Amino acid sequence: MPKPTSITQLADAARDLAGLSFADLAQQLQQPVPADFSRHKGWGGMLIELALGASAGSKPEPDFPDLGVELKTLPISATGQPLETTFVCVAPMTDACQQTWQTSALRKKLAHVLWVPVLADKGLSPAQRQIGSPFLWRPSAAQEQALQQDWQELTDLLALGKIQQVNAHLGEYLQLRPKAANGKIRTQAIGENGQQVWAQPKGFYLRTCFTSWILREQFAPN
DNA sequence: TAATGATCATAT
DNA sequence: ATATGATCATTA
Repeated sequence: MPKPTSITQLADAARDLAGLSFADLAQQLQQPVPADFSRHKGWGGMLIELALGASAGSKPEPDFPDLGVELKTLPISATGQPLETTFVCVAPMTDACQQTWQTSALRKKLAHVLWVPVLADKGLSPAQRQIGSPFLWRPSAAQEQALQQDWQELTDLLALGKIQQVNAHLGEYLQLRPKAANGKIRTQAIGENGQQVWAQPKGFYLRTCFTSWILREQFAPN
């Protein structure tokens, strides 16, 4: 489909995907379906992007630049629990000290998200994965505060040259994990005395407890 | 068995 | 090299 020109048009198009299997959608779009994800980890996300007319490529922009909306698929179990963490963006390794929450890439990325839940229980092949009910989301005040707190803690460590102390155990809702082609990749980072050092690239990921919070608010508000 | 650390494909 | 799209696979 062509680029959606309004939020409403995007939401309508997304809603029409609900209930389709990846096999269904791939057939409609004349796309080949991989037998497994081992060498096609981003295939599902790309398929949804294609279906909704998201901008192609790897530009550091929202998927729908004109609408300011980011697209994220979310693998869930039959009971609606997220099955994986959600990658958001790479971490600022060399200019963490110049970052603020208000100007951060993470806040910008999560300001407006079209979540597309996908039933992805183990045993389901890519073809068998089934698209759930997509929904538009903006972080609530409580959610933004939770993200900000973790982001500040993690970004402070990077800014203060404590990258060697950084691991995925830190952060309640947000964590930093490796984000690279392999474990040998190194990028410039800030060392203990403010000097340049080489370190493994990291990315910000949403823990499943955070995406579970989003799903709860969306589907079981109290 | 959930979570962490590692990895795969493609585009720029 | 670094951004995009994520899931894999080993650990705890």
